[in-house]
Amino acid sequence: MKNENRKTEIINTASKLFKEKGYSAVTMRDLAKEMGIKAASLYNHITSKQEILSVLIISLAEEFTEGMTVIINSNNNCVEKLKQIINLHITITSNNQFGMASLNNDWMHLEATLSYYLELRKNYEDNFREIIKKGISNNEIINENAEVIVFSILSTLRSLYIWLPIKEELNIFKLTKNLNNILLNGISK
Amino acid sequence: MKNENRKTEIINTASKLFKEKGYSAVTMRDLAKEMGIKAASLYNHITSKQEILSVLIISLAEEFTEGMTVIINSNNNCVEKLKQIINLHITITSNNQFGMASLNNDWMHLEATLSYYLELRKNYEDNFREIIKKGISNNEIINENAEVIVFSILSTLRSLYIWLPIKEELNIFKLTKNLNNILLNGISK
DNA sequence: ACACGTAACTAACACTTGTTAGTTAATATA
DNA sequence: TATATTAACTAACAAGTGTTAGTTACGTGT
Repeated sequence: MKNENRKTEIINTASKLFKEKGYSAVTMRDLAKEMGIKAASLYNHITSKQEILSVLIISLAEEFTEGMTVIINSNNNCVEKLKQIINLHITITSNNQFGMASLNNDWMHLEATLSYYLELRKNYEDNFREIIKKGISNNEIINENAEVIVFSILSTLRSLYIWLPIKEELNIFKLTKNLNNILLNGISK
Repeated sequence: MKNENRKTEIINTASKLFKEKGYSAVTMRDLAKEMGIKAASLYNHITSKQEILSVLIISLAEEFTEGMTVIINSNNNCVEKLKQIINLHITITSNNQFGMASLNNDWMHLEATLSYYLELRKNYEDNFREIIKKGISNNEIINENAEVIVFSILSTLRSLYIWLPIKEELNIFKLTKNLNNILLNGISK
């Protein structure tokens, strides 16, 4: 049980299957088949199905947390911070197409690490909300309900994993520019 | 197997459980327990677990399709049509809090009705995209990539089910106004 | 009083689930 | 060359899965 490469391969393969069918619908035999081995052999590398989900989700959640920390500690104004957040989501999602599905849809099946995940998520949303509130009081952002703004932007960013793989003709740079414009300035003329 | 009320109760209870844990993770015994009966008794009212999911998702998808048909056949301009779409999502979601979770997350577990669902969804998205494209050529909407606009707005509207129950202090009327403003005009000053 | 339909029950089915135990062949280390 | 380690295997387990069969109690209309 030493080769961490193999463990990573298993987690990557699992994340692909989890995206297609969800954590609960993917069996260890499905996963093994996809890896070209038998289900029992998986246990030479991982300790449980749970562990796969937990590693997958928590590492992503921590990546978001770290990114947010950098952003809130920067000296940028609020609109600039929002652009950084948009960029953070695009970057992480484009590097973790499959894992993002579990982060969004399978977090409730976490067991030992569920409360830690919820804590990270709450902190992330709180930080996001504070940026918006600051922006409103700064007169950088329109004086709408902050909660609705947070929800609206975060929904779009959280859905990137569904949609990003489809639009490969649009490169990341252009997408970032487009999203910045749409989310910040709206679409109406 | 006559009382349709009881069947509806079962489907409603199931939709609540599906929202919490997803279709695959909810067992017929879970559902029965929630109903206060035994699992086998469910089969006096329904023919299979699949049927529950199918009824739940297809009826919602058809509701969206009907709403969209009314909108595209109206004489309104594109921005007005977009407001109608926003309103459609808010209305259906506030009336089907739980079912919307399955529509978003469990559609891939449909079997016999999967292709029909995919057809409805594709048509809906095509209609949405056409409205945006028309709006761009009309000079009503900014000339950004139409696909990114569709994705951005639809992501927000599709996530309403997660977020709408939390914000009960904000009534539907105010929420509609807020969302119209944010999605159409953006948040930046 | 009667039969009928409804909606619950118990018991059981065949199959699938995650996981463990024990084994084996190949590879790396001494 | 001898020894350990790695990563696969087969076989099996106990629990849980959706579903079916057969039964029972109850209320309604004849």
